[in-house]
Amino acid sequence: MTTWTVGRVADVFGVTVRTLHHYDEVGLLIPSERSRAGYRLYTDADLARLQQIVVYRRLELPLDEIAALLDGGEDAVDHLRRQRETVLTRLGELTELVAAIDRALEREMNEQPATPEEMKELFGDGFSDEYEAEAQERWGQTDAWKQSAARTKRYTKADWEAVKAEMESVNTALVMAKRAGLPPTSPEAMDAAEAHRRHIHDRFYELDHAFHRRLADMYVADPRFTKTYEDLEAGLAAYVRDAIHANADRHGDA
Amino acid sequence: MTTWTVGRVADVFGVTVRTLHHYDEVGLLIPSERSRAGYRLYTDADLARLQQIVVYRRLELPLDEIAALLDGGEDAVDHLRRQRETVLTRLGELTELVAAIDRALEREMNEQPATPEEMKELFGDGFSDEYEAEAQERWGQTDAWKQSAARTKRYTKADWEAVKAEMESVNTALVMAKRAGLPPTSPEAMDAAEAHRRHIHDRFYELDHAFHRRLADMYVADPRFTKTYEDLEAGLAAYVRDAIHANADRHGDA
DNA sequence: GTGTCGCCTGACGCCGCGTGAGGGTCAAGC
DNA sequence: GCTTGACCCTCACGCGGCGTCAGGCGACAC
Repeated sequence: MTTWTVGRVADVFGVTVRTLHHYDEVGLLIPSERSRAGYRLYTDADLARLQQIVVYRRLELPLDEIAALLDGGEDAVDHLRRQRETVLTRLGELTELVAAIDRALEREMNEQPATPEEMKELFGDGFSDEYEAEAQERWGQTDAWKQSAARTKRYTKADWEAVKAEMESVNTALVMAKRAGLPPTSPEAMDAAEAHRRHIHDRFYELDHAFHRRLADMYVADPRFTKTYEDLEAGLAAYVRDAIHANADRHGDA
Repeated sequence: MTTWTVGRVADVFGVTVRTLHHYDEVGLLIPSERSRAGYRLYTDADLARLQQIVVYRRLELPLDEIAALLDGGEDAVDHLRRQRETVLTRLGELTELVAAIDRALEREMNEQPATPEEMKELFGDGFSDEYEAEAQERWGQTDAWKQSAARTKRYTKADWEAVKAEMESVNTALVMAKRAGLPPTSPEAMDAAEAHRRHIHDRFYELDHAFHRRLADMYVADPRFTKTYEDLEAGLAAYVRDAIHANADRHGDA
């Protein structure tokens, strides 16, 4: 039977010597033998155990749980099932993470607002002169801003009142759906979300379902925006976001 | 202007008071004001910054890098791209791991109960004599998923044929729906999506609609998966994802 | 003999907080 | 005006999973 020293084991398994020392210290993997000089000597059985440890570590299981799994003498199927559960959970988290990164990337690349003021400026009640210069500076190059600016420039006071009334009726529909206890996936909530989209689409700039999703995420991500909805009704921001996503799903739009 | 105390901020943002103290200590988020009694007072601007921090933290960026991003105005896009790569790599690894576990599980279920040999095969006692040289050479310099590939090569193909046939019929249904110009929200597409789910559910592991959605997202996010579908038909990956979401919607599953 | 590895055992450091201890502050109710 | 209880403060230690020295011994080639 061959035995292996720390360095070789470390190389083969892609861990560091320190890690092996650590596993020895905490009793997770104690090499079966030692040379006369005190060198750790790993047998094949030790390596098989290490292999399992490495697999579990890749799932980011804490070391003591790994020890429990390996020493507990469990049924192999149970063992596998539990392992699979763990991996799937992690997989879900990572998928979420990718989505989050993508959203962040889109924001960055579109040079979308870093600050809440800008968001409020574009979509909110604002549109006051003092903000306009600054906002245009940062938003000037985006299509959405150009369209919005082009259209709203010609709005009369009456138009603005109509816009405001529309916005309020959309919001009311959302609040009512939520208060009625309807889920964001309900037709009522989705219809309200669709009305929300059409309102922006008609009044400000072209807005498809995909971009609507991004707005929805911002409603929750941006505190100022969140506040707007939360002031209307607690929990409304998240509700609106979910309803918008559900509505976009319904329209088969990525 | 309103200001907020630690506790309220913590509640709203879903972090702990200690975390805010920590961010203050390390200079990541120093509240703009203090009350006479020394209470931390967070302004709206502070909250906006915290919001960004929270987002970046979900991407598991270390605090100093977050600080650099927020303060330095460094290239956030590059940063995010790299982050995305990392996560995708890990996603691929875990996906491969799940596949390996599923294969092992299937063998366990369809054939005999667990024997030490089978465990050995899953986790790879790759250090048995005949295999040793080759394995060492490979394992020494390649990453974990190639290890896995090397080992799964030894799995019997007998079990796979039935599964493969099913899988093909599911895929065929999806391709046909798409070629027929039916939207992902059509009954045909959704039925095919449901068949897809049931196939995995019956053959591999329990799979509800919610998790099916996550798989669907992965089909688009993970290039290896995407390729599988794109090879069958251009645009199929996104189509499948949308069909799966539509199907999950139909089943009222969040 | 003498390099140059690789191995050993401490022991401290790092990150991102959790978790007290010990004590001040604030608003409400009596 | 005094108590109560929720909230806030500042230390300061702990943890997981190692990384990273430091100081010294063992193995092997020349």
